[in-house]
Amino acid sequence: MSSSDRPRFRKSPDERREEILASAAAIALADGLERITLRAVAARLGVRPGLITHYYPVAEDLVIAAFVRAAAQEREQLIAAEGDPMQRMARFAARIESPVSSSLSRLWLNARHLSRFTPALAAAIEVQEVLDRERLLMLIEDGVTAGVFFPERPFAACVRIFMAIDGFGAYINDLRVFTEPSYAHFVTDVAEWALRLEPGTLRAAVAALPDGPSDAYRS
Amino acid sequence: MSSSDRPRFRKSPDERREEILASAAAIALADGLERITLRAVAARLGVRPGLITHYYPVAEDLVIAAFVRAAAQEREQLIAAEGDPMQRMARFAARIESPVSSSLSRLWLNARHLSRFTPALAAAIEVQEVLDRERLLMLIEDGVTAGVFFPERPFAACVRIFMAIDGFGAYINDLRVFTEPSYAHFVTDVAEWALRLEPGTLRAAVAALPDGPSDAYRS
DNA sequence: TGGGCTATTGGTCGCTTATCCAATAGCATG
DNA sequence: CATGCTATTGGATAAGCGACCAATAGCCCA
Repeated sequence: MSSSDRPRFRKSPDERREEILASAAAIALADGLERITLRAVAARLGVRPGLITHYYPVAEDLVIAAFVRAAAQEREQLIAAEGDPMQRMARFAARIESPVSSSLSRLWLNARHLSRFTPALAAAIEVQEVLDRERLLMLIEDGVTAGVFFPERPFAACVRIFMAIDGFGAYINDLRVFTEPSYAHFVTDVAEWALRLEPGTLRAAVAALPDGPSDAYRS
Repeated sequence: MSSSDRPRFRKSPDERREEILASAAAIALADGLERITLRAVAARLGVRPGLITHYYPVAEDLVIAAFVRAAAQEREQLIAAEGDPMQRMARFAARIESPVSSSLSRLWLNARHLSRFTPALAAAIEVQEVLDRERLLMLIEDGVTAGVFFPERPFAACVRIFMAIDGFGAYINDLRVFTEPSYAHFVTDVAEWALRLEPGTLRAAVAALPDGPSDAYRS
């Protein structure tokens, strides 16, 4: 249909593989991991399904690779490199709680459930978790040496913050948004608690962000 | 196959409907909501798939009903009626964090993800959430009047505790268990924080539980 | 005891999926 | 310009699903 009348286009295997993976990752973020079908990916690229099979003989491998790709590319934007630790943490929490992270939250919820059925995905999740933790842990340790964070143990605080993120993300598919500050700022508040900051410190830091959240997202 | 040589069994519609629903709920808890297929339910009951269609003309309705059933029956065992508020809260947190709640955690993770695709399931989830919250809120308010809990607002504490439960449940399908106290006791610790208890109070209450967790589940 | 209501069967249909394979045609190399 | 490699196609296959329906047979009641 989509390409039968079009002339064939011949690309280098590396280029095609990359194109397929990027396409699958886009589907993963937009529509969900179970929507990554040979036909859906092929249609998106204007090629025939058989070609996808040629590059990914077993479809499940493509799904896992797409999750990894999507998780990795979102991670880049998640923890800023510049700014003092408090600012960086505030930016991190605010970003997670903002609508720009909705598709990322959906992706993780999706993967965490799907990993119930496919052990290979569970293994991939674990790898991505470790990478995420490493990144946040560095930020926390920066804050400890700078004397602005006071966690019992940096790693324990890191684990708690990510669990808060997952708890927050669990509600991402809710029909109507929950206008409850303890919900909307859960990640910020848990981070505050886990880092043993004075109550309100991190919420204030979020509010003071230069390109911070618009009033719509304040409590 | 399973029943073609068996003689027919004729049951009252109410009884059969109930049987089907119970069977679907069992599948939901054991194998996941997407495993509730006409054929799977029928095989479990030793009847033909067509019979399931007869009682549930649209399969999605059965899936939703099964989720509601499973969530409701698990709720009964979740919050005890007897004991003082601190004990009841400790029992609640300990149960959530214990392996007996694994299938419940899996069910909610499952439903929360699936609700992305089926709005009717999202609506059912919301109803079950409200019922869960009502139950926990009563416990929290009991503790406030008894002078043992000191939340800023009981409802805010309730929301935070459930978000902690969802955050904890997100890791239920992990391959190897995470031997990190801040993970294993996340719900207890968040409850402690949300209720503004002295650090360690709730963990101590959990440890002091009469039929408390075995040493295997202590940090 | 016989008749009728209806729970239950058994089969079909259409749709979607992944996987496999022989035939085709783009493109670089000689 | 012609040849060969291989990226790409098109089609076939089998398995899974929900939905539908006429035929059957269990069981209650007259």
